Amino acid sequence: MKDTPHYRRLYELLRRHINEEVYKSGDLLPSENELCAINGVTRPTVRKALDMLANEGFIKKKQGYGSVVQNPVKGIGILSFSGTTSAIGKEKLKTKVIKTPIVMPWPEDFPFKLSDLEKESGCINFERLRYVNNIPVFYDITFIPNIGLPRFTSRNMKNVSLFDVLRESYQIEIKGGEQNFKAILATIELQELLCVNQSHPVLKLQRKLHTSRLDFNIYSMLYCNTEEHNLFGQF
Amino acid sequence: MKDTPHYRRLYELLRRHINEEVYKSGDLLPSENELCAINGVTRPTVRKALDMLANEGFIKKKQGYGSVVQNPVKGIGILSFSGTTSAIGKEKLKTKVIKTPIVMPWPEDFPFKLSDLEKESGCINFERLRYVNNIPVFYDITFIPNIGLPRFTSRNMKNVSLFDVLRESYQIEIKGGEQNFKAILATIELQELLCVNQSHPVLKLQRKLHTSRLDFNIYSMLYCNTEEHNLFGQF
DNA sequence: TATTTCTACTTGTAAATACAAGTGAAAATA
DNA sequence: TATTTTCACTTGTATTTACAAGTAGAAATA
Repeated sequence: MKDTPHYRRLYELLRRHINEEVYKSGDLLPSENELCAINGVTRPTVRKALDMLANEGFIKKKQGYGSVVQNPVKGIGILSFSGTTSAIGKEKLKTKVIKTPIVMPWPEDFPFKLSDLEKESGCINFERLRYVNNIPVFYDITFIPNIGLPRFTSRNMKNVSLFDVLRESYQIEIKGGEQNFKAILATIELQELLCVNQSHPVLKLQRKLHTSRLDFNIYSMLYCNTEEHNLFGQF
Repeated sequence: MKDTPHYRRLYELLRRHINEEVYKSGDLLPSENELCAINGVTRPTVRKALDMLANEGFIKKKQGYGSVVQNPVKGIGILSFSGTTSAIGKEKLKTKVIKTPIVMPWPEDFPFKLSDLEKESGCINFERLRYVNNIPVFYDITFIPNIGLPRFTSRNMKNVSLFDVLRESYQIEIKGGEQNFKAILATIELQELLCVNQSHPVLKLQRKLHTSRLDFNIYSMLYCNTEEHNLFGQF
């Protein structure tokens, strides 16, 4: 952690403070010069952190006035840039790890085209079942390339957002993606996992998420019981 | 134009060059120092321009290597069709107008919250059924506010993109939106329209699209038979 | 020949400095 | 009192300098 750059540590700090409502919507952040003094860095460094926050909509800067905290972009859904965890709210969401992260070769019938680097690096695969109010709702199979992720397989993926882990521990950010949707009938495996009967419709979602790293995409197959909860997305 | 900052002019220049394929996907941009020399600015200025491009996905930077141009940026969140086997061209897509555009009050049980202006203006409603290879796959119920759309109800919505019409004839552009997804079993009405039996899963999609006009959102309810064709989106 | 080391390049981080431009409130002025 | 000016503050732009870290290929070495 000691080698993460100053601007990034400040970014994470301020972002956390905004999320925890240390700074509430409409508040002014400390001025750039104050942030310099508080954190012992120079203005270009502070500005880089603030620029990142502004880019992601956490603050709006106003020349001559200051940096205004924005109302939380809540409900940034599954379909856009954040994980299931932030889509629903951490309190109601529980996670059961069906398959812990392991390194393995990519599946033969993988539905997305992989780059050469991704292909030869193999992947890390894990599977999680998400509960909302103790009812299983999402079944989530995730594949990420096994590239520069030290100690990832020993991480506990329970009740954490994959995206938060990647951003905070590995400086990997989601930049975009592609996804396709299908309505299917629950397979036998899905019937057991999601506790539904055989004629139950299930939403199947395949996603490829592009990141800030070249040749590093996150792939996931998501199966969702939309009886009680919709999949929601903003863009 | 003379008072636009250097970094922004460089950003626009490079962005234009990427769009015009002066630099193609996979190409390396000139190095930062070269861009400095070419444009008579310093490295922080160049880096600011490159950071903007990277943030928007036009390039990806790689330390020690260079800035790699990425595939052209895709439409934001707008869903389109893609066949499971082959892509769908415009030729194969046909449209049948089930209900021509009419002015009416908003439905009582409308699933989205409307602004006061939208509510008091009423809406224009029409319904279309989309065919791929002469098979119905997509049933589309659209609501738009009846605000500043002269002669819209006399338009023929067959085989035209609603978005193209709004942009070209009324200067209305899509800026973002929200959508939610559900997998359902086909209702009797849907069974007839989409030619499926009663235990057939259907993808239900409710969308609100924000436009460049204040208080002007496009609402649509889509029902899709995803047996042969997935719903596909990029962001 | 195969391997290792070096080297010249690339982007990444960070500081110190300077001035421009916008904001809001206090102070000076009519 | 009402208006204008000033002033202290904010963020915006830009340069200069320095070194760190990653990459790829050439050169040296085994």
